[in-house]
Amino acid sequence: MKQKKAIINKLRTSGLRPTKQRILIAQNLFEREKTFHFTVETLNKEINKNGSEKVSLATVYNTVEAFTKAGHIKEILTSKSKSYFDTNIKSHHHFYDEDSKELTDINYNQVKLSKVPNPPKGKKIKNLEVVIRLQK
Amino acid sequence: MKQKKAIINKLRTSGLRPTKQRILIAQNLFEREKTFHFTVETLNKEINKNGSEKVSLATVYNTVEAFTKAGHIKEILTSKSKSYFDTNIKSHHHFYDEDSKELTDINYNQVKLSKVPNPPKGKKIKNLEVVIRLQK
DNA sequence: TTCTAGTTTATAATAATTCTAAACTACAAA
DNA sequence: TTTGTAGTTTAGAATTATTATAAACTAGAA
Repeated sequence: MKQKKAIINKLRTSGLRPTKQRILIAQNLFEREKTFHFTVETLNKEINKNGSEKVSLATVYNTVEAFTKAGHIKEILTSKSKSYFDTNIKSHHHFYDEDSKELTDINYNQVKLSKVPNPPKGKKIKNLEVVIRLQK
Repeated sequence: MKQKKAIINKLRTSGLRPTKQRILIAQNLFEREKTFHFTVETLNKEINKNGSEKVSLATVYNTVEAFTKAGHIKEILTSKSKSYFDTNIKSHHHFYDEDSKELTDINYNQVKLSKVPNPPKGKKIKNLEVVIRLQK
């Protein structure tokens, strides 16, 4: 609760009017011990599970978009629906051009890793991909 | 055209009956000079742009799925719809567990790159992410 | 040639996201 | 303090990507 002012300030300094809904969502997201992976669906459930304060799904979408643009949260690379495929099945890496949304291959030997973490126990590394995001 | 037998063989050896539609799609995908990035939508347009041979959209979906399972094409990491977000905005990497579909953070300093390609001219590197895919 | 499991197809259903436009609200200025 | 208004929220409709359905078709073994 004592962090509410900090959250309001965070919103304001990133050009977001600190509304009831945004504050609620920001508290839920940023007043956590551990980092949090979520989808709009899960966040919406989380936010609305306490009967009292209801936030509409549209607002959850809007807020997540606004927070992402403001750099408070980050979209993670994944491969769900709207899928892209590649005829190149050799292990390789990608440039992802944020302006044009285009993917370009990077030849495998143009990237070298000198340190890689051990996989969690019971798991093994299937492959490793590097995505380099580009902008102008 | 002389590669048609090779394609039929490729299909057959991966347990896929070489139907007219699959052969057509396989030729389009695998008889190219350069690798090809595509979505089902773009592939469907490509396949059906020559008035003659029509393949239904459902079949394009089915075939792309079958080819992916067979390892002839590969799904690429990207971040379209069904998006995941992360409150951790520090530069970091991920394990992606293919069994559970869960993402786990990898601390930035647990990965070291000793070689990184230059960005294309006019572009600069915004960030660089490593995704390590895990399986049992 | 016949039979059948595998495949294709049009269409319906579902799921994620975006759009719309009316109602509401934060907050600057009077 | 009140008022005006730009920014925000909302429910629901629309859109987009994908998957499911079930009837018709076909590759290929017998």
